[in-house]
Amino acid sequence: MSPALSTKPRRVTLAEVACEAGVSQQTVSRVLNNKNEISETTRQRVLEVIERLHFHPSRTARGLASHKTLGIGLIVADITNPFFPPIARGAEDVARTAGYSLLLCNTNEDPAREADALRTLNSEMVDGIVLCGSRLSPGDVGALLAGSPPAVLVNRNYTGIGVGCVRADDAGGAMTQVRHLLNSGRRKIGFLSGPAASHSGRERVRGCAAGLEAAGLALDPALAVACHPSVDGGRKAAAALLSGHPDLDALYCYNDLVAVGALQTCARLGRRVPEDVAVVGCDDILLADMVVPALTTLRVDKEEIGKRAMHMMLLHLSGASDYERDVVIQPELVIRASAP
Amino acid sequence: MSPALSTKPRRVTLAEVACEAGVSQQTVSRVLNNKNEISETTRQRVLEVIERLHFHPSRTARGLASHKTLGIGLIVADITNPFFPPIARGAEDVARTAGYSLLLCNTNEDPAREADALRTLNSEMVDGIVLCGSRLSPGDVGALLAGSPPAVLVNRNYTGIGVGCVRADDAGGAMTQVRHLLNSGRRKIGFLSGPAASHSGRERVRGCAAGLEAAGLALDPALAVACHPSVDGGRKAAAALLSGHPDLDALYCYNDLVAVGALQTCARLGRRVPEDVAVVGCDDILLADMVVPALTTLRVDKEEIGKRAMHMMLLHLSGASDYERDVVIQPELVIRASAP
DNA sequence: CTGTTAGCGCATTCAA
DNA sequence: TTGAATGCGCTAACAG
Repeated sequence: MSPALSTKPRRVTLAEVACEAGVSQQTVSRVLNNKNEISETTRQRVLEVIERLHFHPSRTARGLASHKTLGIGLIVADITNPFFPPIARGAEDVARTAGYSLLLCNTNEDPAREADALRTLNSEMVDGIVLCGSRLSPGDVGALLAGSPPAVLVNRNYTGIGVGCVRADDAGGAMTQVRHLLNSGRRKIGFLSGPAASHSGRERVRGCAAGLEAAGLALDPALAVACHPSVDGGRKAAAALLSGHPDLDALYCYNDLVAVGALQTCARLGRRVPEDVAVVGCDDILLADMVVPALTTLRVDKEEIGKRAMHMMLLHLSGASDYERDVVIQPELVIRASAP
Repeated sequence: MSPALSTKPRRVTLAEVACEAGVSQQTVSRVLNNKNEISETTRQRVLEVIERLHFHPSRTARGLASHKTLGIGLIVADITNPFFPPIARGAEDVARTAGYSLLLCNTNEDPAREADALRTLNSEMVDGIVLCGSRLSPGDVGALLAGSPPAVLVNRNYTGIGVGCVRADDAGGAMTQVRHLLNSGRRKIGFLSGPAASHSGRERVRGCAAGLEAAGLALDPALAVACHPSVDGGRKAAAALLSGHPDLDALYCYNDLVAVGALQTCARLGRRVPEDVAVVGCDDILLADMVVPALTTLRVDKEEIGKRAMHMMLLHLSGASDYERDVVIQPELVIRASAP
């Protein structure tokens, strides 16, 4: 006996099942794929053999023969950003129900890595792509998506790129928030606008500008600073903004992480929130309700976004073509202590 | 011209590249796989054609021919639990660097779904599995892993199941925390011990018991209640515990989410933290430092766990066998206001 | 309803 | 250093 040479128990193949059941491979294949053109008795017999031999069809072989992988790629800017896990969860739920698996790609907010991820997924590994929080220009996305599997874009406006988009109404939401700030008497608002490359960031700034305009005001570009979408990014941007413009009485933040950073900077600088400075965030992550003061923010149903995006992808893959290609999820203003 | 019948640009194959370059398929394959048994001139010629034809090898075909998928499955209990995203990020980083993709499976804390995920990944879709936060019994895991791709278990003790384990020192960490509570004068500690099926939960309770014993005390089972590893789970468990035992002067919590729930319940019941009740959490998620009072907790390097687990997986896949099979990450006590 | 014949696009033998 | 043959495990297209 050779020691520990555990002969890897070779995989059971469809051919063996067919042989054992006394039918053709095709018949086994039909059972596997739930084709109804088969008699109940043979079906049962085949199923019995499949069970007995512990047969699992190889997805790889199926993929090669059918040109489907049953995999869908999910590209996110950063899975440790609380905005994305619910999206991933929603997307995975829907995908799994339909028999698809989710391939996760993290880009770490790096456009180059995002491009890489897109290219990797292009190697016929997936049937479709859900691209979240892209940091690439529409042009680059379009180019990278040419000849790639179909893609649904999350948080982009639909411009004919990909098979469709699912997004929160960023501009509308931001407008609502600015209106709220103005209604509560704020007049000089600073904007921590997030990654310059973020489409939703730009949309939000656009919404803010529209909100100001509606009140006869204008957005001063000097009061808008880009930042990394993290607590630390918020800390730094708030510090820069408040030191340059001590008379700001409100801070609009790209997301809740940034807003938390802004809160911390306000505390450090001795600015009371909301008395001196009101702070609003976006997304309504778990954290938003637990910091002090609790954040006024925009509640976005992130899991729903993930579900809708995946659902659109599956619709497309199933050959449908009469679906809504620009799904917009309406966020909801949640008023808490940071901006009452 | 038929309208919009966009002839799907058929994939370029290795055969075409070979033909175009005037070499055999084998030669192209060699270039693709960086075999060095090839002349520099042919290599360049082939590379040029690959470039020109935008050739991407099909992973599916490669997989079928080579019995490798270059995919690794990551099973997590809940990606929206802040404990897991850093693990996923670390694991994905390491995997991608080695050319592997990550297949994400969410089990939603459901053992049945976990078993399903394991079976799905068994369909030769992945070369390996990283199983995090399992809610299955060791026996079930062992059974499901039999005949499946190799697996690394995260947060389990190594018992010969799978190719190895990576885990935080749960028992040791819990002991440290209990010692800290005792040192600060606490004598009656309640335990919110997390999911009954969680291995790390049981380990932590074990560590707590050991910590008490070292001080000549015993863990009263009536003071340990299981709970869902979420804020809401913590709220409920704390309410149950505090109402039944009003004299508790400390709460040990399974993780930081549970601890936050406990804080909320304390606030609701008018128990001051830490004056009346000290609260300690575990994991040191972002939230821990931002709630009021800030949580005393155990810092666990989650990204490192993900990296180490994936690294072990890759080592195994590369044929190595002389690696450490039971990697233990030491957590660090972080003392904050909730239990000074 | 069932079987037969062909591949899917590559890597893995060999042999030259 | 290169090439030819063979097959991975399954589905597709056609027969019967």
